[in-house]
Amino acid sequence: MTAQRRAVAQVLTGNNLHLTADEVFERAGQVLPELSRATVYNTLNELTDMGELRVTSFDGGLTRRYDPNGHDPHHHLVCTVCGLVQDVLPEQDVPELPRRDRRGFELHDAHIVYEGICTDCRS
Amino acid sequence: MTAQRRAVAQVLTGNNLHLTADEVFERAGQVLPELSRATVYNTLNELTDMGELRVTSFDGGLTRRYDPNGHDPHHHLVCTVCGLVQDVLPEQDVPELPRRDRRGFELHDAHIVYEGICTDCRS
DNA sequence: TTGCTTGCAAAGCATTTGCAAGAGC
DNA sequence: GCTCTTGCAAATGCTTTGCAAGCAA
Repeated sequence: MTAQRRAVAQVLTGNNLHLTADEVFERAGQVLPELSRATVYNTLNELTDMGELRVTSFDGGLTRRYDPNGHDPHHHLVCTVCGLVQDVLPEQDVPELPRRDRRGFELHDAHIVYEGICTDCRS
Repeated sequence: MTAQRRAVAQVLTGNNLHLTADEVFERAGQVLPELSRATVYNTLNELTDMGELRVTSFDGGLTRRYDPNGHDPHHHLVCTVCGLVQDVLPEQDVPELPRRDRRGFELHDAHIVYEGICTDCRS
């Protein structure tokens, strides 16, 4: 655990926001100015491989964001204007997919994406 | 409506698969060999702007795929191994997000992503 | 002719990689 | 000293753009 990795991890943990690699680079760079982009990418990928982070994209792949909550299943609340993503704890069960719609898939997971406009973008 | 656009549109319509730009280029190129990549991209973007297509990405933004069904709301069935995506018609209502979890968002849409392994990848 | 579309090649952008220098054990 | 990490710069891969040529009205 080096200073660089700690800086990256600190930026991500403790919030339920999904940041882009660039946002992580900016925020971590305020704490550790000599941090390079390559190290941010390397660290994000390592954390992803370790299962701490999950990579998400809710705008059709245009921007990649890192979900700090890699372990617990949860839903997502997405602003279609600014791209803001927040986690939502599941309180109700997701409707099961009827067998005839499964097309032979072996299902592992199901999550819901709620799309809307956040308060900032509405004002 | 030119021959190139028709070739691109034909590849996409009539199935519920989500193809990548490259897959569209390959398949349309079998019908119209002089088709260029730039034209495929241009056409896909135009169809997307028109609302005929929707751009999706279910692998964290690594690959971008085009959903031929841009109009009707539907869910998605995704193979986490090969990336195959299929549409699923909604038969049950998506659980509503409790007001206290909405964080001031004005909600427009909710859809479910079912993840699993397809028959091909299991064998 | 006029305007829109195509195809090539070049540019752009986010991400990854190679490699030499540096930090930690 | 040896290994792993960093940072720069170059390379990659997908997508977009500029521009000259081509086609349609």
